[in-house]
Amino acid sequence: MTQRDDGAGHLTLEQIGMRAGVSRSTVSRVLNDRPDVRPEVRARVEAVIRETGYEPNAAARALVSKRSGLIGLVMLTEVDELFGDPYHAALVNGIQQGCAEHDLILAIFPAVSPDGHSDALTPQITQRFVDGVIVTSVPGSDHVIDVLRARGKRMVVVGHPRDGAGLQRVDVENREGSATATTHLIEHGRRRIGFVGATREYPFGGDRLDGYRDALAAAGIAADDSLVQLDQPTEDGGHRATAALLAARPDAIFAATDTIATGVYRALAEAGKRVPGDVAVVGFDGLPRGPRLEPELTTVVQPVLDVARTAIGLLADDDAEPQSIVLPTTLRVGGSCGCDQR
Amino acid sequence: MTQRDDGAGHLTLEQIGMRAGVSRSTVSRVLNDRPDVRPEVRARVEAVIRETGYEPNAAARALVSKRSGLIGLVMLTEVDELFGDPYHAALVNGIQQGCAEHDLILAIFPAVSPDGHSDALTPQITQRFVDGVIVTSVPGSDHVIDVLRARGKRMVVVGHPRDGAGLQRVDVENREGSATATTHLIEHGRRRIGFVGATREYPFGGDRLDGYRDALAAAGIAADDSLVQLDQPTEDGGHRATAALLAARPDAIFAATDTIATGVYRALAEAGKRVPGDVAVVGFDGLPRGPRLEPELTTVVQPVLDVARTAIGLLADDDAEPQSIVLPTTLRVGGSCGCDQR
DNA sequence: TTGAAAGCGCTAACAT
DNA sequence: ATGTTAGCGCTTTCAA
Repeated sequence: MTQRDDGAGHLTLEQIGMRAGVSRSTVSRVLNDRPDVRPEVRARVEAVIRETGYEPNAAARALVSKRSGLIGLVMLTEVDELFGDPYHAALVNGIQQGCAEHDLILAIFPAVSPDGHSDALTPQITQRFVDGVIVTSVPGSDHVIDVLRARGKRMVVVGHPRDGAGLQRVDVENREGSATATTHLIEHGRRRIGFVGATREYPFGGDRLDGYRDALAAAGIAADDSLVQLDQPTEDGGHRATAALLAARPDAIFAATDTIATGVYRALAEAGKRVPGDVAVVGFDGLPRGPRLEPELTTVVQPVLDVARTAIGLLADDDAEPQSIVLPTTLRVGGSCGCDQR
Repeated sequence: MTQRDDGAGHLTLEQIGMRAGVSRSTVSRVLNDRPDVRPEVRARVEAVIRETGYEPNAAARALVSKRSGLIGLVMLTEVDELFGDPYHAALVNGIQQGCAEHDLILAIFPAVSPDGHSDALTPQITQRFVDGVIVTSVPGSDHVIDVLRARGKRMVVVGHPRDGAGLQRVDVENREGSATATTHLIEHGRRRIGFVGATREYPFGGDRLDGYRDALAAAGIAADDSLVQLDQPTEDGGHRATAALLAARPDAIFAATDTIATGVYRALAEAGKRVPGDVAVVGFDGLPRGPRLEPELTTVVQPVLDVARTAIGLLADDDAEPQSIVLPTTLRVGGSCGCDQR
């Protein structure tokens, strides 16, 4: 009723100024919450703005101020995979929180087209409009990261890219967390500890395997390659890998992700092995929407929300130096590691 | 190696022009594929662009041309729900295809903040930068749609908003499809056909219930309210609703979504009912990443990809009139309706 | 075919 | 405290 659509041609600062009997600059000051405006004038201008439903032209604003207030999340995952992945769900949640804290707006750019064709457009996408981008380190992301870095794009990488030189980077203690998990199993008296992990193209894969090996070495347990199985970090991958692993007669398994652990559970059940009686299991991730297993999975919890918010903080900080911020993980004990039955 | 990062201060058209020995206008023409540039000059300019890695300033471009090439998808769903929902996964896929066809870029705006606080920011988000937005009609979207409509924002609504006046809208034949599904059950000789649907706040809920009733009426079967159960459109919702429905002794169930059907299956199994022997089941959606059931679910397939691409087409067409485009559904026969055993 | 010039709507000195 | 002015980097007439 009040909301008169003023037809074509959006309003400009100048016109708002006219109606309020002030200059364009004053309106701009009001708009940007500058202190140097008489309260009375401010009120008058605000009234006009409200009545007219005026909204500033973002392009003009961005042109002169060199900031758009938009943060881009470049999603280098097939949309189909992306949806349903609890890691990205949590990450997006955290990024949104961070954006809210810094008065930024999040735009997610699906950068892999449905026909699987890759990132050719990505630079175009991200070069435009957004003040900065967050890129998650996933298989195939290295090239995109290189391109964006070469172009000097403001960027924070989440995870562990191949080449982190000169990059703002946020990650979690994958290696340390994995060592903790493995050590935990060792402390329960397990000696034949299997590792079910992701193949090499997954950036976290190597780190988590390294942590596992660190722990074995620290305990003086000889590494046994037949106890290490790599596959896709999916339930099916975990299932396959575990099936292959069983020949090596593990008395415990460290699964590199909780999703993998789901497959581990299934394979163990099929083999008639009980958790944790026959085989203790520890996972990694501890995500809010992650799988719920029975017995409850003991897992290394990574602070995804903090990762996301830290990343936004870095992006929002104009003079943040290139740096790697690595956040600690914590072990969450469930029933799968054998703690319950000491 | 070649990619010299020219340090601070991005290049401008003017500077490219200097280096190529032409004016800014000519560079602009090259950039925009105007025909009136001598091939030789064009080549020279393109070379400079390539060498320098120049990319035009999108804000400046948008300011003068009044188009950004960005399409916004306003996601009024909690991020956590969004991820994992096969409907939105398919929709985003289709939208991306459509964007690619029209040389547009998709940006997804999660408009519900993690703390559940609603859409206050949405107008701000969508008013800025994007040439147009797609809004899916979900619980709570009506207000956002109203606001955007009042502001004259270019928008296409997917689904069935409360008030579609003056809107570009794309939907599927929910009512007709539901009638088809129900009729199919009737043709199999079923008479006590239950409806397990979504509560009223879900825009498709009413339509699918109406279709179910249409079919019963057309067959001269009296409506029986004890055969209608509404709940959340989730597996658990379907499970609850079916449990409640069983007292009415249905010999068939039309589930308003495939996800609901998953819960229907579970409840039937728990009650010792066999599908389709004791109770035939038909679902609705037929999404690529939808649930896989055993026996395979007979379901009404909605063409989500076409919906999405149609929506983008509408958005890209500058002089499209307000209209509702309603796409047909098709029945995909599986083993759950009883066709197999004639 | 090309260049010069105007101007998109805004912010930010600089005056007043 | 407010107005005037000069651009931001681009597209687009309009001349040449």
